[in-house]
Amino acid sequence: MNTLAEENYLKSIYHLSIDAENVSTNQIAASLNTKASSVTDMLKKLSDKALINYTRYQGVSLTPSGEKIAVNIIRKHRLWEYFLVEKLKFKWDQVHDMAEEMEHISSAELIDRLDEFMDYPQHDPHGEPIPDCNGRFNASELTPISALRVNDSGTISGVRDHSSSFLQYLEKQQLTLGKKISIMEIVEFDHSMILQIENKKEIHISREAANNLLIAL
Amino acid sequence: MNTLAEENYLKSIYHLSIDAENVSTNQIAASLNTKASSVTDMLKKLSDKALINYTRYQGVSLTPSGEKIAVNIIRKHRLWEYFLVEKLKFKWDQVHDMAEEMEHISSAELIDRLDEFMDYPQHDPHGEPIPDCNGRFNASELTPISALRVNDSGTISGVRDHSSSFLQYLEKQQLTLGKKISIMEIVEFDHSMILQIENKKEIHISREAANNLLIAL
DNA sequence: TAAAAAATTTAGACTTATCTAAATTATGAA
DNA sequence: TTCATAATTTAGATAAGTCTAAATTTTTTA
Ligand SMILES: [Mn+2]
Ligand SMILES: [Mn+2]
Ligand SMILES: [Mn+2]
Ligand SMILES: [Mn+2]
Repeated sequence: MNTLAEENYLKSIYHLSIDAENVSTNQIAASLNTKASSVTDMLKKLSDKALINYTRYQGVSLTPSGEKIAVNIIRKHRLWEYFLVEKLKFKWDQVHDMAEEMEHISSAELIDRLDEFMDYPQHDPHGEPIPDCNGRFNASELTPISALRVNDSGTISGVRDHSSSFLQYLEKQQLTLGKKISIMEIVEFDHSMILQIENKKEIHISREAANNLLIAL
Repeated sequence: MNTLAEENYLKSIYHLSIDAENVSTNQIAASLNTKASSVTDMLKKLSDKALINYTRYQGVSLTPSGEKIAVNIIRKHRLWEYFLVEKLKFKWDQVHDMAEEMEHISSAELIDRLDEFMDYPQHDPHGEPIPDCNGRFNASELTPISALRVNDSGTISGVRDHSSSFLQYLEKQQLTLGKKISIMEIVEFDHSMILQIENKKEIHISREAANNLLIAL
């Protein structure tokens, strides 16, 4: 149906669309580690296929059919990540790159049966919601820790950065999904934060880390 | 490491090598549904990479490193087929095309954990042996039914043709793996055969079908 | 509001994998 | 052993996806 490159562009545009109405050529180029001129070429092709709305110099958005394809790829990505962690016992920091390959396996029946086999999980190992076979999912209402105030508390429920360096760091600090934390102190100088985990250990995390740790209040 | 096209050529050469020492350009072209000229181009590339032994007009064979890659792809193909049948409850005639895609997922650790998850199966849903993580497997000593004589008997243990039309036909006739059959009669005119399944039902199969049904004596 | 700077697109080239048509080499039947 | 045929390779094109460098458009800044 669509090539691997086309699928990756659609997925990238989808993710970038969360922050902004229209996505720019340079944003896509950065997210796919490619050059702006390559992006322009692909945008023309996707536009011809009616998968994106594109006018020169104005950035792009997904059409309904483009969005449908993107959500389906994300469904596959997250279900395979769940499979790798829950069934094959990989750590949450090991699965993203494998899922980047597996999300392109085309069979819809395969992914629906995988979903059933795992009993319809709602969230992937990084706390992201898994779309159902109709592409529906609850947009998670999570807040970055950096938005909290002293004495606020909540449960760690997601991460924004999926890099294995960040996830391994969280693992080592015991900042894993499901842990309850509260804010003890916010350092004014650099906006770093001191948290208490499950009413026990206190740890100190950078503003950068706090921006990428998501919490349900 | 190697492209998808390269992997498919290596796998094809491996399978064709079972019948003959050297594999011809036309054989490869037929098995991959491509043209002889395309094959020649690829043979040069694989030869440059030292994955095949190739001299113009003389056909090819795999080098040890080419064979290692081919066996690994076959390992992945058969393990994924087993997964699809045993875990996701697909029928044996539905899984081959999906496995053609999945066999190219690159992670070695993924496939080793999948192997462990399924408790190291020895045979795929079509009776083919599954290579272990070192590429070792028992070359199955199966005989096509067409080589049997009247009153011979054995257990159905494999198929040569993996097309879904053949497998669905077998399913309908209850000629599935593990069934015990004996030869009642061989029709001299067209070499078709009358079999008895599990000492009960008698059925009549063509020479063509008999050639593609394998048995352990 | 006119440069300057940044973003984007176009032009032209390259790689991989494929094709058709033509040329070359091998094979086997007379 | 020769020549017709079959098999294989080469030559030249094409499509997808990418790149660099140059041109164009938009945005920002002064
Ligand atoms: Mn991921
Ligand atoms: Mn994830
Ligand atoms: Mn198969
Ligand atoms: Mn098989």
